[in-house]
Amino acid sequence: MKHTDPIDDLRANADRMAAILRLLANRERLIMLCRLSAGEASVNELVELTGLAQSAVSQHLGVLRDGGAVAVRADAQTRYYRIADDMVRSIFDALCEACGEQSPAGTTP
Amino acid sequence: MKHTDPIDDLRANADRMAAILRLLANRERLIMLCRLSAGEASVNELVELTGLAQSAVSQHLGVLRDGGAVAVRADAQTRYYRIADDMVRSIFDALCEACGEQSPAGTTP
DNA sequence: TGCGAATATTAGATATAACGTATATTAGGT
DNA sequence: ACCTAATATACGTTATATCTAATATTCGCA
Repeated sequence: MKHTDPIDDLRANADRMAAILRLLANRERLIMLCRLSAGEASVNELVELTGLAQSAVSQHLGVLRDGGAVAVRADAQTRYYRIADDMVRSIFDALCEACGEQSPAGTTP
Repeated sequence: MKHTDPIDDLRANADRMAAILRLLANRERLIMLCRLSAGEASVNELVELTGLAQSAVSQHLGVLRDGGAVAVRADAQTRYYRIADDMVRSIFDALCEACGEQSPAGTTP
């Protein structure tokens, strides 16, 4: 077996993490994922939710698909997207938690 | 007091989160933060750790500083950086956990 | 087969990111 | 005052991201 240099190892890990974080590091995609964290949604629903052009949403979904973050299910013309990566899901959850733990100016008594 | 539209609220939250995630969504910065999560480090140490040019490291630190993720302390010519944002720290910790929970092909018996 | 609805893809414009090279700043020592 | 070490900034280049407008695909239906 191969001995991995600890720095190369760190680098490889950081690389994978950075790739996942890039998927999340966008307002519109976060909004979409927020909706998808509650279950499947059609493209149309995401278009209405975000207020973006259909093309833009489709491209964002393409980014998430390419990154393995989401998967699709087709029902006739409609395509239902869902979160398909455990890492993405857990990071997103952690994000939501961290978000909730924030003191919105006046929470600390 | 102001009534905030739930969608605007979501948008605002997503925006802040995306901004933080952008800070983390880079291999070199993740490596630096990994080091900083263990305590202060000088610029020079981060240069050696990452293998980047000094200028590049300084610019990355500038990004993190502008985003409020890190803060500096000066001791003579040397500047010691540290993580200065609780949200960043907790997201990074969550990231490390999620990273550890991964099965590197053969963990599930 | 021809049409409309839902979605994807392509092309092009603009913005932002990341890096290297070169230069500026700032503190300590001689 | 001068020199060096440690760090920051400016600038130019190349790559990547995101959006709009236009076009293509795919499915179900008359």
